[in-house]
Amino acid sequence: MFLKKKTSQIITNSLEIEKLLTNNVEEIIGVDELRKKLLSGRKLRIKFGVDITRPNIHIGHAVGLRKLREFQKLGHTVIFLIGDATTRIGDPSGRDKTRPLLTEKEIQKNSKTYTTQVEKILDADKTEIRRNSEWFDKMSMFDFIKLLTFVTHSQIINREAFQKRIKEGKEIFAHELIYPILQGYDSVVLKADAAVHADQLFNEHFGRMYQEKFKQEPQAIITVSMLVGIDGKNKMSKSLDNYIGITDNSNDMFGKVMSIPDNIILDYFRMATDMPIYEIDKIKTKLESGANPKDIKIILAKEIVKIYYEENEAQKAKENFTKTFAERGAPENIKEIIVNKGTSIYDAVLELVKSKNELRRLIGDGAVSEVNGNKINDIYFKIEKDTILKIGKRRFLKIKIK
RNA sequence: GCGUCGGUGGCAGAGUGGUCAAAUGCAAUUGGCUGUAAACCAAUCGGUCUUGUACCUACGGGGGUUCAAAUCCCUCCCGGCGCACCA
Repeated sequence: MFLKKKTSQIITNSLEIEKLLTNNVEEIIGVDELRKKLLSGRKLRIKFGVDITRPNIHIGHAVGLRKLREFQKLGHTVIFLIGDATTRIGDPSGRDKTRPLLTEKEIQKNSKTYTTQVEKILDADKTEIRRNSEWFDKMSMFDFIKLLTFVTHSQIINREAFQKRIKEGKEIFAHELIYPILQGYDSVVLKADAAVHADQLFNEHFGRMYQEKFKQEPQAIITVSMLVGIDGKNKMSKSLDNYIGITDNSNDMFGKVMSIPDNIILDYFRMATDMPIYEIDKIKTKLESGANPKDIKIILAKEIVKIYYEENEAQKAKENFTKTFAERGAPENIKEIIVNKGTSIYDAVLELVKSKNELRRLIGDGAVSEVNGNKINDIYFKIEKDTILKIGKRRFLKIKIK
């Protein structure tokens, strides 16, 4: 008699596994154990925790998400952990300031937008979405204190961010100290085989430690590469405003990619697109042999937009970009207003500028022109006919006479 | 509670009675150069208009001294650090 066993296929192709373990990976703690597990054919549980302080995911986060997607392609389960309980505390990682506490409402709102965004990348059938309030809300004081007994003071304050603050005489609040403990315990509850992260090494180490205390095999810790922001200097982050959000519209996304400095083009190909390595190598050769980086960036921008939007959307974004910037024309879909004949430019354009003073300055700078090329130097300019006004490179307004 | 230091523009951080709408750096905006960039150079970067060494608003809040206050005084609020009280 045959038992029809319903197991989803686990792929154990060692070539694929090595790719998984190396592409865009900085470091893996426990790599040998992880490799064994991957080869064993068992379905693994890969944890990925997010703090939901910021409601938007950017393509830097997506490096981790796309690594998770690779695990899913091999048949493994991703546990997308929304840290709604821990978000109330705020992760001190890489922070030299205490985070502001979020309200319950903000957390709820943010966690909702997260799940829809994540679905853009992950395979929903192989994703478990969990919240750590599930267990932390129910945890008794007694159990919590028990968790605390596993770690010492020095284990906690050892972390760089805290040491830095101590040195600088800055405050450390008690609630910040317990953050790694909670995050560590998440791994126990979720029985994680591995955790993917970008800047949570310290916290994930607590996961390993707690799993051992609870007689589990410690999770592997996969540190994915950190994507540099579009300023080319700092890591991509919302607070530095150097990010490309995965919900940015296709035109913005395209334009932001185009604005990155040349020296990070290849990093973006490797970390933010699905392009195979041998293709990226070809691009590298092209760049080295003097291809115009602008053209390469156009390829890059299209590749990135393609991940989050339909292919033709990427093409449209490209055309829009060329029209607006390369040919200095007006993009499609710009705001339109209807005014009386003879309306002064002040009243017409007010919504594009912060104040009339600003507009005066801009006119003085020669920043304001009609799209047909006529530069406006007169601050008392009156609108006499239908036109399209342009301020700087990216502010446009279509004006119609009533 | 006591002591002490502090609260300045998006951020960091000067300024201790007039020359302060407030140095400097970062960020931002605009122009130039370009490849759309980056880098670089230059200008701008509270508001209003009649563009004037004009007026209004602004250096945690309120009050005061003064011809004149970010700057001095009083008071309140907030924060750090140290010490202690209570327990």
